[in-house]
Amino acid sequence: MTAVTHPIEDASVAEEMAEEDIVERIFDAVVEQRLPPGTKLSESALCEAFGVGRMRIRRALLLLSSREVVDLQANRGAFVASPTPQQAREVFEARLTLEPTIARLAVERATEEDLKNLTAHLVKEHAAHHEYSRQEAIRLSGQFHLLLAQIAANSVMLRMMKELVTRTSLIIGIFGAPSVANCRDDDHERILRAFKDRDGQAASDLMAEHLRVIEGGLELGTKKGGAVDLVDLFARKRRV
Amino acid sequence: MTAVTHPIEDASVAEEMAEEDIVERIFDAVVEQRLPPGTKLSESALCEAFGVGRMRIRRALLLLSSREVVDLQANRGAFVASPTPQQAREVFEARLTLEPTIARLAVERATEEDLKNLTAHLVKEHAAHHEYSRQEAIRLSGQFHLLLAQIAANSVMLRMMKELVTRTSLIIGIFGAPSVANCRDDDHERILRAFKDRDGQAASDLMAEHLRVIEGGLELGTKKGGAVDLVDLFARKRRV
DNA sequence: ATCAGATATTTTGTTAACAATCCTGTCAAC
DNA sequence: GTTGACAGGATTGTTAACAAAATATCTGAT
Repeated sequence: MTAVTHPIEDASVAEEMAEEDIVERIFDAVVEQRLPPGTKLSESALCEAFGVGRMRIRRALLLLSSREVVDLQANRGAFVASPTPQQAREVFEARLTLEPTIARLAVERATEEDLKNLTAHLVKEHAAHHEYSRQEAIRLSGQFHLLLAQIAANSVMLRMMKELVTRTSLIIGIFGAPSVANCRDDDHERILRAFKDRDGQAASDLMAEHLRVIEGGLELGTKKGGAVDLVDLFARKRRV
Repeated sequence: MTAVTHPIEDASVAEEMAEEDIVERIFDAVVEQRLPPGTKLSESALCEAFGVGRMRIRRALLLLSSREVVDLQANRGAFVASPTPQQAREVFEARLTLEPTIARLAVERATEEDLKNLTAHLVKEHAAHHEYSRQEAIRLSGQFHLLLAQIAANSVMLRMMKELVTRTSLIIGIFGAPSVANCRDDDHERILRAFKDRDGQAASDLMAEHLRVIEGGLELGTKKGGAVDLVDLFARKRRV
């Protein structure tokens, strides 16, 4: 079907997506691990996917690369980033610096409605886990952390967190042990408990512990995704 | 005069500046307060200034706007950002979240050479203050904080700090009491003392205190720069 | 059959022309 | 004299053609 049949119907197609929305959509796809590290993001494919001109796509890719979610290689194109172990450590160090404070601020500033939203969110998270809908579970896990940043009401740190949560999804995709999920929602529930108790210090401590657990579940010695190290792969026998 | 006289001379002009460099240059100009808030950044002027095509400039402006250093208004152009009091508070809250930890990490990771560089830096800062070379003093003040982030060796947080330091310069330009400088270098020297003592906790505490002093010196009730509120300006008599 | 080199195709990067919007200065009407 | 509309100019936004680079394909020789 053609996109433009009747002018009125254009409203449903949202009259052309802004690059901001495109960035958001790609962020989401990366968070949900539907775009694994190293995936080629060709301009033409994205143009078709989003139904916009090349300029919009190029601007979106530039923004994504400035957030280090996309690797922009000259004359070669754009690829979903493949964080190195070093970058992974840096991302977690940044999160451990930001998020405990964010959690504390969020507790201090949360309204009754915020608490309701958090509770409702955890119900959804729980459901997704039990239904084994992996993508939805992953998405909601990340969303929980963003929800806290939103409640903390600091747009600067919220923006930082969007980048860090997205990159964390890539990191877990590469270095996460297969069995390990993104976040155990038990931890999230404990944090919610701290919110209901209005205990900022507890929220801060729980968040720090939560992040350490996640980082501890990574295997930062081995690299799985991205460019496979063929030397390492064929040097020794398979060990499984 | 024309830019291209002899091909050989092009080498001195650095064979076209990358947008990354342009962003850096504009960042610097904003930090040094040579580009006050609200300044129009017209594409043609920037093309001439940097000797590059319009595309490079537009990409640079997009990156700058994604860091909230430039305000990109549709069909109107790019302007140096004019942070609101709310944004100012958010920037300082983010810095108070990041920088004490950065200071602590920097102390833990500083090599002997880092200590030398820091010492040399403070000498330069001191000199600039005494010579009343305001721009240089401001630039070095900001640079000190970036130096710490560099020593902390976390590229994620370093990038965040570049944005925050730059925006802080805008904030001080708008809300800073005229007499107040960006940073009193006494504070910086105390922090260096903590480095030499290898006292991470002290560095962290001093940094937090330092930032609080700076924020305390702002007048977040009054707006000076950017778009002057004419209604507010002419509604009452001048009160000076 | 495999590999090297050359050609063709695809994809990205750049430039330039075109379209649309906004700002400014002028002129007419009230 | 002030207000409003209008036109000219300037600036930004978009599109499309073009150039350059990289990848893929094909041929031919060992």
